[in-house]
Amino acid sequence: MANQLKSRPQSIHGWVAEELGTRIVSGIYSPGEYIPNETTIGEELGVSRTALREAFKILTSKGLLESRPKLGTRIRPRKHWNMFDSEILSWCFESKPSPQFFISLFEIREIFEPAAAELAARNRSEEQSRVLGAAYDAMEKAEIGTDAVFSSDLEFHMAVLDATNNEFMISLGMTIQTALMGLFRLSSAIAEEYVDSLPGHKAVYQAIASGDAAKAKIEMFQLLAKSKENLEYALKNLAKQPE
Amino acid sequence: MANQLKSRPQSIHGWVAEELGTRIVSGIYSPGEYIPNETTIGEELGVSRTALREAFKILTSKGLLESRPKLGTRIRPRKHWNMFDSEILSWCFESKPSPQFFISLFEIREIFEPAAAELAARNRSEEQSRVLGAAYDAMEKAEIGTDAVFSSDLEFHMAVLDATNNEFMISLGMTIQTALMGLFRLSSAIAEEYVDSLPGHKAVYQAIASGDAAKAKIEMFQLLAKSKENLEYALKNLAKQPE
DNA sequence: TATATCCTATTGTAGTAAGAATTCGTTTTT
DNA sequence: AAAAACGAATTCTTACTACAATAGGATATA
Repeated sequence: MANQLKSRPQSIHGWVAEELGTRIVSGIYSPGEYIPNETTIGEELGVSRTALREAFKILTSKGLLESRPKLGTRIRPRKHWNMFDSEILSWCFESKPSPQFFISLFEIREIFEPAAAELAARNRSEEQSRVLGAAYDAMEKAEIGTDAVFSSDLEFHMAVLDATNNEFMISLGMTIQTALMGLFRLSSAIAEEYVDSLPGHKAVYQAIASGDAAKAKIEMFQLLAKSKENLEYALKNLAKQPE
Repeated sequence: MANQLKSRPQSIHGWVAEELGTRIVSGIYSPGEYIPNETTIGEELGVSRTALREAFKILTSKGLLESRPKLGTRIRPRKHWNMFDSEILSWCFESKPSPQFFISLFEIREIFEPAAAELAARNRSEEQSRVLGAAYDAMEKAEIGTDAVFSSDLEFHMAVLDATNNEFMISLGMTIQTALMGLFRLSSAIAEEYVDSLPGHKAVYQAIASGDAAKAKIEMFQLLAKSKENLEYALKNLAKQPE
């Protein structure tokens, strides 16, 4: 009965999946290792085997687990983990990720997001251009200190992805969303940084609206570069003064 | 009892997940629509509620479904679908994807595969460089007409991703694998194309081995460009002579 | 219009039978 | 006598049925 300790109520199997998922990505269980059999771990967590099995299916479908009759259930090698899955990503943020994790994350963002801006500049519809403009306006109007700061920033990035009209990019939106939420909680949004980022966002919007793909790419890249600086600064402080 | 018709034996819930997953991505059920309740659809498919629920959990965790008490279970909007999930991707290939799907797929490949080659050139270890070389040698040695042609090609691309030492890139490996398998089955590997692609692969390998990031990126991009031409040709033939 | 009750579909639990793969013991062959 | 091959037992997952609980919406009543 180690339950009720963590997070929201949600469903039992949801809770179990989160609990085990976090254990796996945080390395408490490591790849190749077999976890206790269904009845044992079911008792440990204080849930029925049915709930446990449903949690197993969730984790299996994300590539974290594999279970075979007689052998039991074990953690799959990391390369099978779907790191673009929102939930896995959020579990990663939960478990004090390594610096390497953040480096990898920004390497990826620097690849995808400028490319997305470039695509958006080429493929956007008039309507999508308008939505992006509205998202930028919301950013300008957002009062410092409110949630609107964060949510409008998020809206903007999502609008860019949506404007690519590429279903893979759009699907990345959810991933980016949890990534940004995780990052946001670390550097907890200094007001100054936010105001500084407005011109960059505007430049991205204008480039996309005017169909200037090359400029859109560059501007988005520079936006990320600043964001990376901020993160590095926040991580340094975090290292000095842990918890 | 509409079962036993499709694919391999695997598990019941695995079969159900595949069946429903295919229905969803192929548009038989569309986003926002509620699917029949658990008992009804369970009877339709001839499986127990337990198996069905486990299948639901799989699909829910991939972002395809959402179910709430009293309301029932419905298809989530496309933007929630995790298009980088291997299984979803393979279901897409199963269900006669639109030309737009292939366009999007290649847009994405052209973004991140050259970027991966670039990263690999910078981050690869000596060992990874050696593995990549071995993968290329295997491609050269593969006898036309055998499975080795395809699997060694795959190995090569996976080795590139692995050499990036970026956990997100590595996780994309599984995605690429199913994408390539899907593409391969369409254009079914003309021997000539394969031989033509060898110099390109060699150039990518050498650029990565020598740490020339810019060249690695360009060479990989050109490799993709050829692959795209081949696909377009194959699709044109497929359109003329369907099935 | 607001509140309360009822209804229905999903959620969670329990018990059990069956299937599958590994391991170990036995038998057979060299 | 030693090694290999076959087979049975063990143990874990898989799958099903049946039942209790919960939660949200809809309807009816005040």
